[in-house]
Amino acid sequence: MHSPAAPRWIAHLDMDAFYASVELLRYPELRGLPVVVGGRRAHQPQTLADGTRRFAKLRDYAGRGVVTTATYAARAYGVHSAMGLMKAAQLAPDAVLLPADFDAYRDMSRRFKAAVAEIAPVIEDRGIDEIYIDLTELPALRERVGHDPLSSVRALAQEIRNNVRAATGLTCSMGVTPNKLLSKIASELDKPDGLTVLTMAELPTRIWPLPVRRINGIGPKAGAKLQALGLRTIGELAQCEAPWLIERFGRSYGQWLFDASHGLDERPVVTHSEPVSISRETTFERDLHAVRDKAQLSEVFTRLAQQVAADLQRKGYVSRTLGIKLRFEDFKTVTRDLTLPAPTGDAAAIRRAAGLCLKRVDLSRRIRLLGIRAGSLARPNAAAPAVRAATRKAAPDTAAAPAAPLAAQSELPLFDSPA
DNA sequence: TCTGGGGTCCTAGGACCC
DNA sequence: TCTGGGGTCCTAGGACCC
Repeated sequence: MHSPAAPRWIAHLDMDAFYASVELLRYPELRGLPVVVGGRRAHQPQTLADGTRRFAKLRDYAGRGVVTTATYAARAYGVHSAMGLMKAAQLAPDAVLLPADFDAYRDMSRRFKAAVAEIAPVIEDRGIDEIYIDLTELPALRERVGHDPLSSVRALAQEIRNNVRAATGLTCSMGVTPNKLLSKIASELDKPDGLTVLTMAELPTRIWPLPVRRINGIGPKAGAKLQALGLRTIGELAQCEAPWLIERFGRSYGQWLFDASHGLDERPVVTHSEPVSISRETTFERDLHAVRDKAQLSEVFTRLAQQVAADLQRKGYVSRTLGIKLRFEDFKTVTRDLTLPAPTGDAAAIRRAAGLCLKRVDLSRRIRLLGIRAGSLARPNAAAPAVRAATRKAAPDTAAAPAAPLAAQSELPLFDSPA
């Protein structure tokens, strides 16, 4: 098909402070100010009689919300994504707080992706505000063989960024390298509104000095473990022998660490994918007790089941494995799931299955979060996969649930299932 | 001042089958 | 009776990402 060494040009495009930037289009008077998007409603801007707008301040917020996005002006105070709003308020009390408007962000997401697709159609979705793009086969690059490839790549990437800007009024940052791993790192090297093109030859000078945590896939745990081993930078990681890493991180992850530190990544740009699971969850404003707050819990539980059912219906799936997730007051999280004999998309059936899962959880601690998940997704009209029922241990049938033995495991009353 | 909501992938043990 | 190895499915937890 192609020579094994055929180099690719892969771009990673990341919208700058996406949610906050969309809000700044709507409220241009906030430009340059510290602005944070997050929290749970109740702080919509008010338009006064003279047409000016009043915005909520971070200092006025009370509750369990987190920062979804902060403008660069807010980041200057140390505020960043996933930080609790109460903590952010300590750092930047005068920052403006806006509620998230996901419909607006999704709409803008479609617009920027369409703008990219006009120029480069091989796109992998990585969420609402970022994508990978395979530029390798584009005529703009192929037809310039013999010219300076780097300047062609740069011109093409710039054209894509310009088109995004024209279509949305928003800036993005881009990295272009031979693979996804390096492009993801490169797109952050000149943020916001930057473009970084790298070849393998620049690995030692541009990538190796960076901290290991810049690698997508090295999170808090692996980062801490590497630090404890005295490995701070990607270059230090690259000096390790593969067997040494494998000994400490396991066969798969250890080998991956080795490859990543050497800038090696063969993953293709995947233009289509099917969902694996669909879930809904909610964190309560105060922790709820299984007995004292039973009515409220039961109501929420039913609503989550209805939401999951509606999501399944809207996206055209049915699910055979239903599960629950609980987070307790001490932040410990447990999950339980149950595979049904046949898939379902029905809210009542989902609620029943989730109720059976709930009976397997010790509910003596107070509950912070409750969620329902649907996995093993299938299209509803597709032929059911052959069930080897005769040879397989039967899963509990939700219609006639064997609730008694399961319920017996718990001494506590449970949220009641509706009949 | 405790830490959202939506996901994916991996590991590991036990059940069960051939 | 004892001892197997390979494969799939199910379940629970955890790391990680946007």
